[in-house]
Amino acid sequence: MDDRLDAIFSALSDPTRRAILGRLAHGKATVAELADPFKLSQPAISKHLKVLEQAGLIRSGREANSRPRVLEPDALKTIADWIADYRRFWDQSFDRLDDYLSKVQGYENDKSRDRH
Amino acid sequence: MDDRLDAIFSALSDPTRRAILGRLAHGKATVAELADPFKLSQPAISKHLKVLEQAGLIRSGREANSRPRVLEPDALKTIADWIADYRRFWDQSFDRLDDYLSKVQGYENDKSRDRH
DNA sequence: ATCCAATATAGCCCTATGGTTATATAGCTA
DNA sequence: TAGCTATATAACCATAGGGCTATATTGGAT
Repeated sequence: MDDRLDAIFSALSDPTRRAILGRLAHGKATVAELADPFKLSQPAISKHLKVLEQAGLIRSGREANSRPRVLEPDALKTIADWIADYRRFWDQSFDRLDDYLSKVQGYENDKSRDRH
Repeated sequence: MDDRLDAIFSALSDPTRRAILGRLAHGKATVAELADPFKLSQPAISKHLKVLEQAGLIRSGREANSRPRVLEPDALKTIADWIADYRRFWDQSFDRLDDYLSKVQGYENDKSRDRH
């Protein structure tokens, strides 16, 4: 699991790759469409896409001639969960909100819900 | 701001550094204490600490002979905020929860609260 | 003043990363 | 089948990253 976190954080550490994810948040896109905003060569973009795919952040489809990419949210959820363990360090209202929700219909009384 | 995200994600992409943060989540610690669990040399740990500090994830204190480190939560909040923009992709209950909270005393009717 | 303990810095090595150009592959289209 | 389009792969280069050992620095203790 450490390896998975390594790969995800590492993939996200590049601004080009984050921009690509940003584009994919609006829907699937071809390699050409993803490459368009950048001054990089097409192979450079393909490399970035490979990094994102190996980190599990995106997935490749196949559609006629092209291989459209889509977002794969699980990887982002993985690191969101990791970060959630630290949430109490910055969010004063975290515990209060957590207590509140634990009393509300439809939410379990489980203080660790959002922490692990 | 891109540079800041680069540095934070990059710092988090190393398992040793994440383990160091995990240790610091229990309270401040000296370099020697932080180095203890690892088979790495002391300079290697100092390098990791420098990376974490330059990313804004930790801060150095000064106490007699030693320079204890403490967690600096803002950097983690920065990327948590970044990830929050993607939360809707994996959390079905996100919108429902958001709607719910918007009706509750003490929470504004602001759907973008947790998204930006 | 000296010495020891804690930590930082320098210099070196090897591998990983991000970019490039050139070329290969796969699927339409004529 | 020939050629065009979309994308992937190969080979190469330069820089960054993470490890090491050796050494410098800083502060407390004797």
